[in-house]
Amino acid sequence: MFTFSEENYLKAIYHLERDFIKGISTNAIAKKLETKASSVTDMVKKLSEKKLIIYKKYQGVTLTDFGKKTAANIVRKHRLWEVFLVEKLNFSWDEVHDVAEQLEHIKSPKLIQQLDSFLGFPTHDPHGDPIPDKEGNLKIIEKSLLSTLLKNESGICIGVNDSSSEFLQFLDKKGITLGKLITVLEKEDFDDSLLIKIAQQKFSISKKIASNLYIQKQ
Amino acid sequence: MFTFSEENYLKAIYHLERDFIKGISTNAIAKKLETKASSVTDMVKKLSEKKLIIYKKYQGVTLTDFGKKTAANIVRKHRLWEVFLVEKLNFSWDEVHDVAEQLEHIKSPKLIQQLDSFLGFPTHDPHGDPIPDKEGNLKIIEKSLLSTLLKNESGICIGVNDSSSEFLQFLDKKGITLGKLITVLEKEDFDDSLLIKIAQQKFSISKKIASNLYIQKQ
DNA sequence: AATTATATTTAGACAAGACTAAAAATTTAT
DNA sequence: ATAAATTTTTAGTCTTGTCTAAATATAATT
Repeated sequence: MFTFSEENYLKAIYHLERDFIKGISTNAIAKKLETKASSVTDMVKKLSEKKLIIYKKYQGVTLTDFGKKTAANIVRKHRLWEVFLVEKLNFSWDEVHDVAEQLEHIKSPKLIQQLDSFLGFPTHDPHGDPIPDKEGNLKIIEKSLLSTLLKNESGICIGVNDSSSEFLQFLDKKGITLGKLITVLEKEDFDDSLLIKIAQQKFSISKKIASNLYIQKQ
Repeated sequence: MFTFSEENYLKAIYHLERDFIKGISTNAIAKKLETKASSVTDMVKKLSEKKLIIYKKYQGVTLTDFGKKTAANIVRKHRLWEVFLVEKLNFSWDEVHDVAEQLEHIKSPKLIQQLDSFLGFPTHDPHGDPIPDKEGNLKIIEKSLLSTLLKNESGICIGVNDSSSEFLQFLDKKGITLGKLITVLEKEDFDDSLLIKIAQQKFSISKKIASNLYIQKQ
């Protein structure tokens, strides 16, 4: 098994690969983990020896299949714990990240298997991000930014782009939570704000908000 | 906050103090943690600097009030997690220890508070050991070894002395679990075995078994 | 293409935690 | 009370993961 530190590096590389495809630079990893590039170089050599990544000097890194599966498993644990915290322990969705960051490193296959079952085999975490299955595969659902919907279109809120505390708390205040049906009643050309309806309530939201909310079109 | 290692030492000292009162030797700690006495000396100096224990060279250690409270808090977390694993995730009571050993180090006061509430504020873990409250106090219940009961006395099974896997699995097989009412029907002078009744079932158990089961007399 | 700027790696140092082997203190036994 | 046995500590080494500063490679600019 791997150390906490190794797991954190793996996870960072995994997330970066979802954004940039291949050849993740040591600098990018350093920035993500708030550490120094020299520390990354050290660790990257170790992960490479363990066959988790491909690393050639000055050319960045790429996860191997083994590395990808290992990283996905950590993300799986992270997101299952987030579901647990929100659904069972009444955490709000902006409080879960730091705790899940710790819980994801607990080693016990049975624990995760039972937790998964206890939670009813969820496919998405409280932020709408997909939970990898045991093989590391993600169930991708067709998602659109709320800002791309046209007048009179509607969809179900399935996730956020920006998951900062402030944003999540704002959504909570407005009663916008995962699973809620949102209908666009008006689009204001002037400032791109939207008038939306959610659970019989009508109010308007800014372009910025609408560009950070993922919707599954109905 | 403290490192995993520091917490493990604290917990070991805490448990040793329940058995021996004061002046825990470095050797005793080393044996408990399966490490070397020299490593213990190093760590003990550190814990002493942090005011968690009193340490005088060659004279063993004693927990300070602060150390005691800190250690009790780790034990509290360990036992709450054990309850969670058994009650919610269907672990059997011989499988929980290693996982709880990891979970006890998760840092989040809210997590423990909510977990406690989610579990219905349990006072004892699945082995019958008391769960310290937030202040580190234990609720002590009057417990007797099953082997000390007289003929026709009965009591509720509240814990075990030996918590080895083999023993716990044996108990499971016989249907002896926490909360069950046990009545002593016969005591055999020859080998000190007992004929007991539990949930309408009658069978005999050896002296060894009876000396490892705690009972709350009715 | 040469020079400057940026990114990456190397070399050497440090802290935490553990270990071995040797020294010192304490305890036990004669 | 002294010698022998045991316990505890010290000194020095190792590994993991991090860092700074210096060196080297790559990329960008003119």
